[in-house]
Amino acid sequence: MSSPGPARAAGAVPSGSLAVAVRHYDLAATLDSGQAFRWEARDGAWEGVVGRRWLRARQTESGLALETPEPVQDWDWALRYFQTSTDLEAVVAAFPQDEPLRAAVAACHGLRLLRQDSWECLASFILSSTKQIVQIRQIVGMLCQRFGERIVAPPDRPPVFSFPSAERLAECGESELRDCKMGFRAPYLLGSARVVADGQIDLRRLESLPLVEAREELMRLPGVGRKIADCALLFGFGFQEAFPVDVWVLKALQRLYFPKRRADPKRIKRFVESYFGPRAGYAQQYLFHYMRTKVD
DNA sequence: CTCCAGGCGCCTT
DNA sequence: AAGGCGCATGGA
Repeated sequence: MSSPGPARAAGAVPSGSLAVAVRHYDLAATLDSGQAFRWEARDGAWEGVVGRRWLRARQTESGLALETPEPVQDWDWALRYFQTSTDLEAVVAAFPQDEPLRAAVAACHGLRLLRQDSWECLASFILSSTKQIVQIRQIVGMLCQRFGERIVAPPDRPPVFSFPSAERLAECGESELRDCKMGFRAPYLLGSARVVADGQIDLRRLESLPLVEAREELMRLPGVGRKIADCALLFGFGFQEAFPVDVWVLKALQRLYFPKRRADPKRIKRFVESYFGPRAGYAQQYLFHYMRTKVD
């Protein structure tokens, strides 16, 4: 994990920058693969918000370069978010050895999964249903701007806000949320925020449950069905075997694994249950990104 | 203009 | 249990 240069001492001496040595990490693909919605490309780097910190991330020869507007003592939050300790070659080696995955891995080398804040991730995906990724980003951006808290950013940037807590959203009116252009999803987000804020469900407890039970818990929330639960479990709770099946992945599975047969979502979802193994979620992300950016 | 987007909940059979 | 449909909004 260590790298030459001043940043090596970042654990001891507070610094506004950190060089992380990591191989096989395609930052652009990772941040632009529909798992997180608050990153923007600017001047060859990516700017976004992780928790309550503004962050700039850049790909370097040896890995990633991270920058914050204020000195940081402990960078664990960022390393956790970017999952730089994950051995990607081991992940890919655990995939089924088949031609579709081989092609997807070859075409999307360095694509990674992030580990996001669980509430932010869950709430963002509640807002994702029948929306294109660009629109999800717009809605999430508006939500942060109106209900998030101001956080420290470089002086030449417009104001930046954190993702609003469940407690903050729970006190909103439905019409306030609708003003963020989320349409029929507003009562879902509001209802889920209230359940979380009331403590009727403890998100921190979920990651210690078996996948099936954690999923069952999340699906008690309004607006959270199987697909959205699996996205949150994979991107926000660390369940690497979760495999969300959306229209893109369904299309990929049909075309790559069942090319001759007619579309049969039922059968395909049964196939998914047993085929992809302990790193199924990673396989899903490769198929999703491959289908979305490389096929047709 | 029409079609559809990282779905879900509810109402019918 | 399984299938159909409405839902807001805005790109393509």
